[in-house]
Amino acid sequence: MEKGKIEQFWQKPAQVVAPALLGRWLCRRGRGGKVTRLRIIEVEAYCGPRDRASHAARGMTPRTRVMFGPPGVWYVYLCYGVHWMLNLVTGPQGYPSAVLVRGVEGVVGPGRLTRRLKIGKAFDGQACTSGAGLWIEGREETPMGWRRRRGPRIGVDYAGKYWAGKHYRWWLEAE
DNA sequence: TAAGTGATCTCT
DNA sequence: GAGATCACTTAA
Repeated sequence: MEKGKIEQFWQKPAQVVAPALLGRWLCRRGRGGKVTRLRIIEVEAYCGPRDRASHAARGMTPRTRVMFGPPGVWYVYLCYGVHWMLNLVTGPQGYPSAVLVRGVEGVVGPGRLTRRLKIGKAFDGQACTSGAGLWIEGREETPMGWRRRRGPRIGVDYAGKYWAGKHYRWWLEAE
């Protein structure tokens, strides 16, 4: 992703950015500068302070601070004391929203994904750039042999019928 | 199906 | 400080 572009796709609302991430490459620079590129195949959108499924629904806290900041930044937090969750903060600027990266090709599950790519707290608040060692490349795409799906988010029943029922999860399914 | 796990948040 | 909660995974 080029730096300095006037308009980055992640400046749009989370529910626009999320499906636009499908098919792009999640890139991680490992030890020795070796880069791993994995295609993003599952995402969820968390949309603003009114979204009761979002951490931002209860206002800004030390943990959720980066969600309230500029887009194009990683929001990483620990879930259930074990699993790191990887999110990309989206726009509009200052509007707390993010996209959870739930799966890439070959690694399904948000906790497995971060474990595989060695992603932890260190990336929280870091920009999504190659310089940071974790970034996104490529274009939105539905590759041959895959089809696009959409449905409700996972694990957010506590958010109430309205928000839990929102179809804010998008994924690619092998045909 | 349920336990593990520990940071985070909401009460005292 | 204590207690509840939690955007999950694994083993059974």
